[in-house]
Amino acid sequence: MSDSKNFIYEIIEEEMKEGGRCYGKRVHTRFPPEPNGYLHIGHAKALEIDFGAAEAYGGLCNLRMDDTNPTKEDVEYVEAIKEDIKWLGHDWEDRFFYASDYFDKMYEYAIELINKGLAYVCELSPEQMHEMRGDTSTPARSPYRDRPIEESLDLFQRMKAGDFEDGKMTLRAKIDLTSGNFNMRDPVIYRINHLPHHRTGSTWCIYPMYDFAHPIEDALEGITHSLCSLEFEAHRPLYDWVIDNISIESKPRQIEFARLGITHTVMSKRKLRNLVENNLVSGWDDPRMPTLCGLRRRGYTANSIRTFHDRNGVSKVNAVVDYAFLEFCLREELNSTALRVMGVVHPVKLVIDNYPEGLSEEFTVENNPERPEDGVRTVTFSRELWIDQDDFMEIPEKKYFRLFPGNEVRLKSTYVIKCISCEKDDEGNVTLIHAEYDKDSRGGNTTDGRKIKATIHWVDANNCLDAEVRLYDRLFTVESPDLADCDYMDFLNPNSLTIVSNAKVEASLKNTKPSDRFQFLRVGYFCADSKDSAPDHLVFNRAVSLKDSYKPGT
RNA sequence: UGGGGUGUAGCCAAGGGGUAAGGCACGAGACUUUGACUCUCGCACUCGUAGGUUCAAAUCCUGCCACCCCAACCA
Repeated sequence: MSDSKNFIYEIIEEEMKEGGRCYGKRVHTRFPPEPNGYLHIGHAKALEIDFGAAEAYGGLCNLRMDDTNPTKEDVEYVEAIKEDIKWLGHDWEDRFFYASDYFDKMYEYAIELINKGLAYVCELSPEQMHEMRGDTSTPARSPYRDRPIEESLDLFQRMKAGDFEDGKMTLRAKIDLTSGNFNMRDPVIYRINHLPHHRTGSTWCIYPMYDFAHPIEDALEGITHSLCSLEFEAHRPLYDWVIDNISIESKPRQIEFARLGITHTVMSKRKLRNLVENNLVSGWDDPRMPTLCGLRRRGYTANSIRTFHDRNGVSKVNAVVDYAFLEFCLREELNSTALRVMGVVHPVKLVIDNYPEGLSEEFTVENNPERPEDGVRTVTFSRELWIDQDDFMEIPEKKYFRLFPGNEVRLKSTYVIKCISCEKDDEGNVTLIHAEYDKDSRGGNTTDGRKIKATIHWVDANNCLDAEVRLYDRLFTVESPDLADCDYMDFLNPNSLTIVSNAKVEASLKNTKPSDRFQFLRVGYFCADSKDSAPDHLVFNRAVSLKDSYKPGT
């Protein structure tokens, strides 16, 4: 990686210098999810930036649930969000907060604004307010704008007391009815909502709007840098207005960065929820989902997701990163950490005709050639084996150098075998492959020095385990299902999940525990499913396949 | 339309007056008891575009174009 800093870090460093806004202070950020859905890999970018900035400068990062709208939020998400963040390895220590912790203070600040003549109670209905918002050439209006302070004070207190129905009144900031930035045209800062709140119950029936609440939350917590995504850029003047007009000493600064997208998937909560509710996926944690729980179940490591974001960098360009890059980050980590095992996903029987019937030999195989300290294991070998259908071609294509009649290959760590013939069923499917082994090649090397180009994996048909293997592909067939004019659902990949129920894996996998990860030699990285895998029914999810430079027929 | 942003390779992304880093993807080759990994080489005569300033411009200036966000009593 280059040693250049992203633009946010540059700003932070500049402000920490002598004479800077934050000179002598400790960098303090926050991650403020709304508890209304599951975290996805896009959130992980914000997590990386928020917690990352704190870590990089010896600062702190708070976790804060932004629960200012009881209509949308629910406790069920709070624990899931915390779990995902912990899994990624971020630590908020004892600084876990809720926006609702500050409802009392926010109310007081609202009163302060009214008293200063900077806020007023407006009785316009949503429809009327919309009509009177004005357009680019005409200013907004409200007949209640100049109502006496005492009247607003009284009305606001009665709003809080529950005297009015939802939608009857709002508290508005008195800013600028002519601003080209409509966020400044007397924005609503409090609305009435009689729905019970997941934490404060029915204590409140008025709730602060994000634009009013967020700067206060930040200031109250002593946040120095409030990092958020690009769509809040136009809200920054309002953020600053709130900070400047209430009696609070802390002056956080909001800095915006671009969110992250990934090809072949969708990221909005609405679209993701749609997939779940229409049973197009098995749930929020379906291994095809870009949610953190989905990626985790798929077999992604926390580290690979972090690395992915670190290497993508931070900018203000709306980025859609190639899914292949995420896969690369996973492969890179698992290549050095995952134990190798042999698993045959699409089995076909191979018989070594000249191998003694009833004989069983043991061989040792390295667990990970990238990491010798992981040692070796023992596998058994006998006359009948399972090999992958892909490793045999009755009539080989050009440049195919695996098994075909007359050709020799090495069975990983054991013997060199030569294909003699094959048997087929009525439909032409290969049902059995006949081969002979070179008994002098024990371990895999020939005695006469002839080169064996291919090494294939196998499992002992007399000593192996059945397994279910779930092969995943991208959820959508196009790079940007989001951008298309058509319905993104039209691009759902009908083959995003292939279930193989008759896979064969080596006996050493007997004690596999849920979430264990392996490299199935020459095939890919697999993760025992955290929900469905059991000792008597192994289920492996393919997290990502191995790269394959073989191009059929070329 | 008004306001706010952004344009460097197929995708990310450095570089902010001195002659285009790096990664992914892709292609070629070496090595290989994983067609993996690793290694080598290749991959922008040019930075949205048109002008201008300068000995020198991706970098400074001006105009234009394209795309994204906002115009909720959502966050």
